[in-house]
Amino acid sequence: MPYLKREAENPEPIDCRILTAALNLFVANGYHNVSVHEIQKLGNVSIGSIYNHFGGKDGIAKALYDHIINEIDELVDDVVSNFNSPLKQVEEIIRQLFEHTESHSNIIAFAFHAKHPEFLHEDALICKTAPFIKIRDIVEAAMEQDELRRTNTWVATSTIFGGMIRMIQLRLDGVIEEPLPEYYSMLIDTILGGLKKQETNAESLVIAAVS
Amino acid sequence: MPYLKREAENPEPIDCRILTAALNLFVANGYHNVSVHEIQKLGNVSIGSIYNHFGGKDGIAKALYDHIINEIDELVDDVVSNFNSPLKQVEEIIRQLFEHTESHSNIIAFAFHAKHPEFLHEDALICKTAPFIKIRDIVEAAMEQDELRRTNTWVATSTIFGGMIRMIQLRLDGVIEEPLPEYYSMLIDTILGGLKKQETNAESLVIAAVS
DNA sequence: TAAAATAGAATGAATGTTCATTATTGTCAA
DNA sequence: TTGACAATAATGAACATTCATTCTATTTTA
Repeated sequence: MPYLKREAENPEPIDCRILTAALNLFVANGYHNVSVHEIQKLGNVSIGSIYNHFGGKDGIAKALYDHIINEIDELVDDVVSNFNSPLKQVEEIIRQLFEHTESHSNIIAFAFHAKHPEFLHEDALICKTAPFIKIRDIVEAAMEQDELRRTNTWVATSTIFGGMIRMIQLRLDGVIEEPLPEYYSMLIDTILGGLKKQETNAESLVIAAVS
Repeated sequence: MPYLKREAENPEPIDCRILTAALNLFVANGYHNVSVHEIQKLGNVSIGSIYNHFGGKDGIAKALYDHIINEIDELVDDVVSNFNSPLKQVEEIIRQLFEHTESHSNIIAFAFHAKHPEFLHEDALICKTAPFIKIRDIVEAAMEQDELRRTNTWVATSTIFGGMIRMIQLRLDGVIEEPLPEYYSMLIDTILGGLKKQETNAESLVIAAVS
């Protein structure tokens, strides 16, 4: 029955089917444990199409990487244009990434895969990509505008985003069982506590003591 | 000349040669980009020896993993038996891991490889290993003894050790160019600042203000 | 001299890639 | 609207290579 067959056809374009299948398999099993034939089967496409569209297995990975980094870049840009204070920008980026971890876990899992150089080009380090350079700039701006105590940039960004990344990974690994947004404000207090100026708290105490 | 040949022989036992060669190659290129033949060449051993000692490529990885996790476990035990205060224990563990990152970078790189499940068994998550369970226990003890503000255990450990791990990874990736011990006290202040009780600082300010 | 360890050539299964063939889509003259 | 034709895309069987592993012969050790 050609009619039924036609109706049952997947309307999604081929390249999307390939990327989606590859993303799911890569995240589930790891790049090197996934064969092109598996992607072909899951995506309901032919081997040839994969080579027409992406030139090979590494081409798929490269396209996925670019796509996903771009998505995070847009997220950062969006936050920057909607919040003036660098500190608020940091908080909002973390909030949105926590939400993404729940709603688009595979994208986040692929983005925060720590070992991109093992299957992409040698220095495919996420910290060298546009969005993560922007994030460092935001942290530096926060220090310059005295929203955060001044300290070394690596120390500040590692504390803030290292803590965040760790929680994301624990959540993706199923070690943390509750959705991340539940932990959001707790984490913000903890990672920023050592970076915020103490004056605010201390001053109010001083005022209380003096009066 | 058999004499010269004999003298030139590597005196290190075969299994050590295999593990050392494998560790260096795995860290440099990633498990899946290393062939048994490369390990065999670099270690100056035969294929047969590798299979006699470790049963295969995965056996090497498993042995390495066990060995290295055990080494970190001993480091933690050592710190615990030499320091009474949980807070001091946390600080000392970070200090020693920072030093190890400089002196035994490959061991640290293999240990903190985020994707062990991709080449070991399915739940080879480092956070489920003995030393990292002990580390969580130390953090919880610090909170119970009021050395740290009480908060969720995952939030606390992620902040403390997420920040540390991030710096170690940036250092191993060559992004941070100075030896990590230079950053030690800065990082401690920052990651613990939001977890330490504020009383100490605030109280001294109050005293200063009142007097 | 028996047992254990080492050696490395040979094997075969897995898998990334090619390419000749088929199908689809778009274009334009009749 | 139709039909012819060209260009583009899709297909999948066949290929070539890599690589973990096996196995028998040899050497070393006890």
